[in-house]
Amino acid sequence: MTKKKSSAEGEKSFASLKTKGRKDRQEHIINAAERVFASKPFDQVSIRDIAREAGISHASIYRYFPDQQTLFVEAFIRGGEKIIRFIGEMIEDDDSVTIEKVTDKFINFLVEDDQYFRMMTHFMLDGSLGADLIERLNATERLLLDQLDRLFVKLDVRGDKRMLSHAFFAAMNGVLITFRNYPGRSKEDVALHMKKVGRIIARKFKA
Amino acid sequence: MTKKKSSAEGEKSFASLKTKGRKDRQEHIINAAERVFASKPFDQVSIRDIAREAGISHASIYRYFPDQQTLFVEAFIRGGEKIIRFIGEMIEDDDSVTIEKVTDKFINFLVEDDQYFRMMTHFMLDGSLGADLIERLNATERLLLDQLDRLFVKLDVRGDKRMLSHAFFAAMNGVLITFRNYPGRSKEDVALHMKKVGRIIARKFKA
DNA sequence: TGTACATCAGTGAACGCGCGTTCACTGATGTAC
DNA sequence: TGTACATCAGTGAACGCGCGTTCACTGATGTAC
Repeated sequence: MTKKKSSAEGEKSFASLKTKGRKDRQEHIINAAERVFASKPFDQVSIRDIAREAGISHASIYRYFPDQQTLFVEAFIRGGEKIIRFIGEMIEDDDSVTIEKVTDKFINFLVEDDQYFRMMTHFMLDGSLGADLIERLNATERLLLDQLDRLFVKLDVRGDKRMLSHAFFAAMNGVLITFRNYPGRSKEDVALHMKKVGRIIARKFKA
Repeated sequence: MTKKKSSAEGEKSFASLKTKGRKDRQEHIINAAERVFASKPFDQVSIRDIAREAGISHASIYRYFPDQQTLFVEAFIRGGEKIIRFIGEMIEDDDSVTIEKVTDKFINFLVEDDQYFRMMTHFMLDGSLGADLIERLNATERLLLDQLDRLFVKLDVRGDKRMLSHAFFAAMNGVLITFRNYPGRSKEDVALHMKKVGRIIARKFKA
């Protein structure tokens, strides 16, 4: 609990951005939001938290985002893009890539930066999103599925590639959510169990 | 929006239970809670809602449950027991049971009575539960896994049965959560897609 | 059978809290002449 | 270069709300003699 100022580390101060564009200041707020989401459960994050982290008044948030939901979705999409880039690079760069490797990395990523997974599941469960926000979220999901398609093509797995991607993505999400609160285990043990179960499923997706 | 009284349908009035045991009145409240959870998203359900549905003052709830969390967990466990009974009977009664059949029924059940799935994922994500409540939830989960173990034994699938159950259960949960908010689809279309993806995974779990 | 007392389910009102959002205002910056 | 004006980011205070929980009280029922 170090008396705010945490925004100073690695992030330019809000005031110094005044001369820069509106987009930059929006980005500054989204970055602050990402940090807050990393620090506490999704439904405990408030506009006031994010404003504090960004070093501005909570009223100012509304100069940049029409409402809370829009800001939250925007922050999540940043995370989604990270995952997509991450998976994409793995598929592209590693010529000996396997489904097991992707599974391991995918689980690792979402266990480490677990706020993205919490946000994702939140939005998947939330029925109150406006159609435009749902569409934004789904566009991101489709990009991820595209990457998985490429993996199945590269590995020459038999069957409808898009359906395989759906099935694989869903199964991985299931592993992540099902063993999250495995009682009495350390974070490391939980990750190990997830990877073990993930690998069992991954192997079934081979050729 | 039919001016409450919904508790009258099929449920004895709270007053008439006065002479019966404390357990019955507790059960009456849990039943009311289940009905409320069926009617709106998990995090919009309040103690006041449940009291209204049960036909009592919200203060009375606290004569039967120490706090909100305990009541919520108790209500969910009722649902979990239903699923377990349902799956268990299917495995026992149907001699030509297959993994695809179980998948279909499992998905059907949780799409129809979707409050149980919402509650389950809520608890899986919620990190603030007390150790005793987590243990209650996990005891229920283990009973479900036991049923799946029996399925894999009956079907003589190769491999560690418990791990197969873990993997299968996780994958099904993943299908349910991933396609929940499939945009622009009717509930029926969503269920169809879930079953299609579910079957793709199920087939991979054969022998 | 009648009376005094104890128990305890049930309750309306109130407490204290934190939230999302709005409002009226300040003051810095940019622009026109 | 100086002056008047327009724009707009930023803000503290306030609004209105619903929540979980507690409290002091009522009144019905059961028990002892």
